[in-house]
Amino acid sequence: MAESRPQPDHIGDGPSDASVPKVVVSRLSLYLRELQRLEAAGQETISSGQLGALLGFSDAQVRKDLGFFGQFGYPGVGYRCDELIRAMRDILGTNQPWNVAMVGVGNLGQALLGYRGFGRQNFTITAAFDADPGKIGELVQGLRIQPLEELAATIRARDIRLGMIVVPAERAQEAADSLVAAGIEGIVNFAPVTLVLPPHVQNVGVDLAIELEQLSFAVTTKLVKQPTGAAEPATG
Amino acid sequence: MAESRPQPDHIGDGPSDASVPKVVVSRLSLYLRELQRLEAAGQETISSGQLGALLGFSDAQVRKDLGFFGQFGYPGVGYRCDELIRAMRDILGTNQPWNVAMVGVGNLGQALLGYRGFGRQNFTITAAFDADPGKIGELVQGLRIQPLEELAATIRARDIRLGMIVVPAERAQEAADSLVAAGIEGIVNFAPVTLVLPPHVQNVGVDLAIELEQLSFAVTTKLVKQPTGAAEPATG
DNA sequence: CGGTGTGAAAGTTTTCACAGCG
DNA sequence: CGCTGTGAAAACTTTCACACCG
Repeated sequence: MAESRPQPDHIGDGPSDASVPKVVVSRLSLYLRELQRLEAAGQETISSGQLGALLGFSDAQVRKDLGFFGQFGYPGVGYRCDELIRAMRDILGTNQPWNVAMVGVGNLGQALLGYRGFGRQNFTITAAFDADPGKIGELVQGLRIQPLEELAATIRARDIRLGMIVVPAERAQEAADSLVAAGIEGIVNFAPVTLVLPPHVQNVGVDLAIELEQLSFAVTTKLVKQPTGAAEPATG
Repeated sequence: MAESRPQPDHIGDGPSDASVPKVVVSRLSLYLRELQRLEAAGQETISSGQLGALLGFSDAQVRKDLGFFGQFGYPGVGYRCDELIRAMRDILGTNQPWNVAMVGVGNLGQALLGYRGFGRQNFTITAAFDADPGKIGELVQGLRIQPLEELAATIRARDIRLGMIVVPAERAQEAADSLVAAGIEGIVNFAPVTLVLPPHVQNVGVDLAIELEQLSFAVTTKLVKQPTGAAEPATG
């Protein structure tokens, strides 16, 4: 649901309609990333064809994707970068700040705590938990590592709705269970296991070895075949 | 300097023939992960229905996916875990060892160097490069950090075919260009930018902020159209 | 029986192509 | 003009349903 700007009803509210294919939403994130780069570079407008070409999509695909959420363009001109960025962030929900809890503060967890990219999209890791008593109280990136016993109370107190699981595979399900019990609404899971979650909890998995596996397949199996026109994005 | 747009959607061919949809290959990795867990737990056989249920897919989907690559099952019995694991690894290419080069050894790079999950799937990070002169020669996880000047020679000398880009966004394209010039065949890119690569170089992007963005959308909009209907998949 | 493998049907996503607008 | 927005067609993916097998 895009937000209407001032203006004549040009931008904004569209078919706040039925369900949107997941793949469309993933492309939205890519459009947004590209738009932010373009705007930082001083570009004011962009056409669907130009935006698509940057990512390997067709112009029609870009327009159709945006069409799920409303009308954002100006015929003969294209889209205004600033307006489209704002609309995309409204749709994706990142015009609002999000607090995130991290469970597991090992090497990877610590690296993620220091990752600047989250903040730029309005995500802040506001709490970090670990089972290792030796780590409790330690400061990482200015954040105090808390014991798991404090997880539920902290998540509720700090209005945390999203969680990241960065524990070893064997402990991922119990970490997920704790987060769910604390009322979390979505989880990014870096452990290489499939979590069992209630249907109201959203979940995105990131398996680092699987990313390499997919490459291994693609490299071994010379990929060919292609209908017409453009191609595919860079983000898997 | 690389040229060319991003890439197509279909991937090469299987043992039989015909091009395989990318989404099928990504499910293959999930099947393999599940099978390895089951085998470690002592399970000898599994049916398509059981395997699918563990991942939130239908039995038919599992059978169709496997059907792209051959016949692996026994009517009335299911699949033998050990045989199917071996077949999946043959298909994905992970029965062979892969050497991987890492470019950028910051916080995230160091964490990835220590990640045990790669080795289990036969990937070894055999070289690590960084632009920071202060880091050169430093040992991380037993690996000596090398200057970028040594990248091409090292990649050729050590039979490295895959690369991981873990540098800041501004330097990702030049890192990619160096890897391409050195003859790399595939890249996993952790920088939040779209790389421009020649079409013969495979590419998988992992944008950590985008994973959270996708969750943010899913949490605020409960209206995402899911391909398969059952439990809960995992990998995003 | 329980379960695979597979055409054919159903459903979904992408591409095409063109009216309409500034 | 150049470009959007959008039905309609094409292409692709998933589900169904059933022959067949041990």
